[in-house]
Amino acid sequence: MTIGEVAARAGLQPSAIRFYEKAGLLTQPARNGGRRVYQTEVLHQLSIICFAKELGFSLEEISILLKEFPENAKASPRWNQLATTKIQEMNSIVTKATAVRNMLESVLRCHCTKLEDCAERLNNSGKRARLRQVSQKAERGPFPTKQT
Amino acid sequence: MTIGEVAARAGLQPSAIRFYEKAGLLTQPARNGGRRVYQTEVLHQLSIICFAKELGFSLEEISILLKEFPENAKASPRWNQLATTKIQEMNSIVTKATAVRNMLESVLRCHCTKLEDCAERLNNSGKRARLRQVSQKAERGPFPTKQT
DNA sequence: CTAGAACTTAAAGTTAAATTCAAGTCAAGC
DNA sequence: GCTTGACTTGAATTTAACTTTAAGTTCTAG
Repeated sequence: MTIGEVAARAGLQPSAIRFYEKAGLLTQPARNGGRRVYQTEVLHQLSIICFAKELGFSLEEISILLKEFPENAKASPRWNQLATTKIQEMNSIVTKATAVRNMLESVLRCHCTKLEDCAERLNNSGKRARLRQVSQKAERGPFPTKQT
Repeated sequence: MTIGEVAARAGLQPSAIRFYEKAGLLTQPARNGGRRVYQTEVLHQLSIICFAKELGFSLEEISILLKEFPENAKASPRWNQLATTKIQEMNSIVTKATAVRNMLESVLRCHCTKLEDCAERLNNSGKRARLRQVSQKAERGPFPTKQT
């Protein structure tokens, strides 16, 4: 497959794929006359990358998770550290996302007049577990909003 | 309170508070000799902003949620639309974050040799709900990772 | 009264994750 | 043989959310 085909199938831009390659998330593919030639396996790798990205993993983190994946969990302290941190973050995300969903649902259903009241209640129960700062375009953010 | 006091109490930089003001998330405070003078209420507003930010809401979205909060839920189509979209995003986040957590936990515990296999299983069960693209510094991403 | 801390603004810089651009190469069809 | 579309590279630009800087003002302590 050419890079254009891979991009189309993965729902990405060719430039993104080159970018991932340069960032070390993808291994260098074979070349034919200078052009990249991909195996179908790359689609699988890209789906993993996209999945992690959607959850707010930075490319650097994905790189660590992919490249240092331990044969034996004890082998890579860096991998273990990141995984442990990420587990905590995932738990935090679940807690907060659930709280926000409940808040929005209750506001859509009832006729509150003070968003602040709801937010405060939530805020007091779910303190301090920061999500990554998403700086995305509408289509790109780390969270599912717009994904700028 | 001065901006410095507010910042210290809210755990933010004064520059962030000025930035939020310019972005329309905070109303213009009173001035004393050109300097901003805040009421304690601003701390409450900032806590709401920070909470939403942690969940991956962009400042623009927060602005909509705050400024168009409906007296009556039917009053603002834009608000309703955003809230509905966000509820879906929150559900998607919960699903994905749970899957990732389970994957990382199982990998930490067992001795898998193929991260890809786990990821594929997960990916197939939780398709397509994009989180916002987080483009933060290590400390600034929209997701909870590093929050620089 | 004055030194210095804390404030003011506007403008420029930072970071991540790409995209876009410029200039050029290659391969397929006519 | 040439045009065209897809590709190549590296460099510059983009966006969000701030921070930093520069140049100047004001409040406070001594």
